[in-house]
Amino acid sequence: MALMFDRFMRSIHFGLQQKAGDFDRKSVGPGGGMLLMTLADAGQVSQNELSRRMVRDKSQMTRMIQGLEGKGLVRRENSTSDGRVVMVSLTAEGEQVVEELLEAVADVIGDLLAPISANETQLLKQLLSRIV
Amino acid sequence: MALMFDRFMRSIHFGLQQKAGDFDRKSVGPGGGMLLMTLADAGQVSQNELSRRMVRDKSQMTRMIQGLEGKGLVRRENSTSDGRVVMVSLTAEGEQVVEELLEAVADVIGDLLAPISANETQLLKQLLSRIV
DNA sequence: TGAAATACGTTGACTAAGTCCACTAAGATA
DNA sequence: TATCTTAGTGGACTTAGTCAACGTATTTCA
Repeated sequence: MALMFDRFMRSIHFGLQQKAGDFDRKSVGPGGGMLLMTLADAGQVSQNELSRRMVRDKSQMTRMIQGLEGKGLVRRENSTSDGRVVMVSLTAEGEQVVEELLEAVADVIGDLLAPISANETQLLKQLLSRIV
Repeated sequence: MALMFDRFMRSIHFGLQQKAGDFDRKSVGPGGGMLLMTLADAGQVSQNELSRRMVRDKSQMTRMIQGLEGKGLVRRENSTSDGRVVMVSLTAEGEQVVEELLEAVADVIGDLLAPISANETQLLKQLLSRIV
């Protein structure tokens, strides 16, 4: 099971790598890409929440976000209600990058899922969403 | 989809990390663990085949395998039929380590899959195996 | 058959990802 | 108020991943 998941992820990764030149104009890389997609999914969230969602260390989040902020793809704002938290969201440019990224990812995943039917894909998606 | 897969993998990873002290006596780490499990699944295979199965660069395979060989967990043998290929397999000690590892992984995955039923787990496993 | 192309594995050099710990500052607790 | 907890940052380090060059063995096919 772990093997299959790992292989699937690596295949996505690898597939994207192949066509990275086409869309990764900002060279966000795999990590940055995951972060952008998570933001696209979550809207404006705290770093802590991002760290939770992505199951990654908070220090790693700090650095990834700094990188993307430097590229103008995400925005950091202090929470008004809690002086400790920093809210993160996509900039307009980030939205655009993530859009292209999502397309590329959908493409790659589409290829990978070729062996199963559309219904089964739906089923898989649904099972996964209940798990995570 | 990519987000869900990533999150699932990271959760396995993280869960194992927590209990790594209990079973990772040889400190094979996540990468070494994946390799050992792949070998347990595949039997004796060439490095090239390993690299293909794990969707990882061959240079990375070389180094991972060297590490595990140094710990006495895998064995490398020159293929008799093709002078270029190196066949890799688990040693007795490797078998033992992988057994404990598989148990730990099953544990962690069991927890993660709690939200879905046993039937659905079967279904998921079956879908995945058709994909990869 | 012999030269060229291809395939397997190794190595070097580099970048990205992940871990762990200490630290600051802001809230929560009591 | 003193203490505890939580959010984020930074440092130092290990592991993972990428890319290109190389040596050697095997195909290919002119």
